[in-house]
Amino acid sequence: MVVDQKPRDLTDEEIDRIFGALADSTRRDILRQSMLREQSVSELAKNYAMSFAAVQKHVAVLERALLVTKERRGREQIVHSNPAALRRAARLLDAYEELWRDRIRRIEAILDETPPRTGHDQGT
Amino acid sequence: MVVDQKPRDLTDEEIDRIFGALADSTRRDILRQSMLREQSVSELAKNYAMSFAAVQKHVAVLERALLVTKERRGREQIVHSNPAALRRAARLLDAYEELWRDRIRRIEAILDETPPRTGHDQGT
DNA sequence: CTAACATGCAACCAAATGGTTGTAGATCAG
DNA sequence: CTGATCTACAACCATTTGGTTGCATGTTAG
Repeated sequence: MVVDQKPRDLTDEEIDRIFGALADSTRRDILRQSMLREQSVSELAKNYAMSFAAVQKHVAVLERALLVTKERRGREQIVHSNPAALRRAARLLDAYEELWRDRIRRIEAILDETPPRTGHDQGT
Repeated sequence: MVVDQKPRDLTDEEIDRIFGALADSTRRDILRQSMLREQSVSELAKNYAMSFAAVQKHVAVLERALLVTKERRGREQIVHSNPAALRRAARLLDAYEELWRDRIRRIEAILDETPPRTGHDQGT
């Protein structure tokens, strides 16, 4: 099978592009639309009150972030969503949360240390 | 208890701010640092090859995104991470993935329909 | 009190972003 | 072939972003 491959770690630039792409509601909607149904760029463009060129640019941003891919079909360009990239972003956020849980665990560990004595050594 | 409250849905602007804040590696690192240990802005600033004011701005961006909060302690400002906001972002991404799974389910449902006949009508 | 420190904030600048219009090339319908 | 459609891309513009420096203010240490 081709699925279940472990992907290499994302670079900082790749992560920048992913979150940057997600930081715009039009692009999030385009992503949502192409998750629901694969559509051409012009079909997608009909949903938004902006020029075709603007939508084209938004799709390009999503593409550079690897959140979607395009496939030419005749004169149309079909936008495919890439759920794997999205999942990796979600897992990335989970990892940050995990750091926080680590800290809590460390704090609890310190609190659990029954302090045996209050360090009263002799100096020299 | 105060935990386990169901938060209201995030607005588009809030989501913009969250992903926008995450789309910069310095800010992601600041977030990581403050997850590991609560630090003042100037302590955080020492880690980066940029001015204090620049770091201050990055922290402000994280704050506007509700990813961190600041608490004044004497002359210092302590940066607290907010894991809940991060978790909500992660769950948001999961929701997009789920849309895709819905589509797959719909496709499978169609394929499972045993096609009873191969539409061979008479034309005129 | 005074000096050092931590912060807040304004002004400024270059580059990136998000939109526009216009032009041109490919492809499909008739 | 001709016209309509879909896409690509360039040029342009306003706004935002990510950085800087400089200055003012509050706080702590001596």
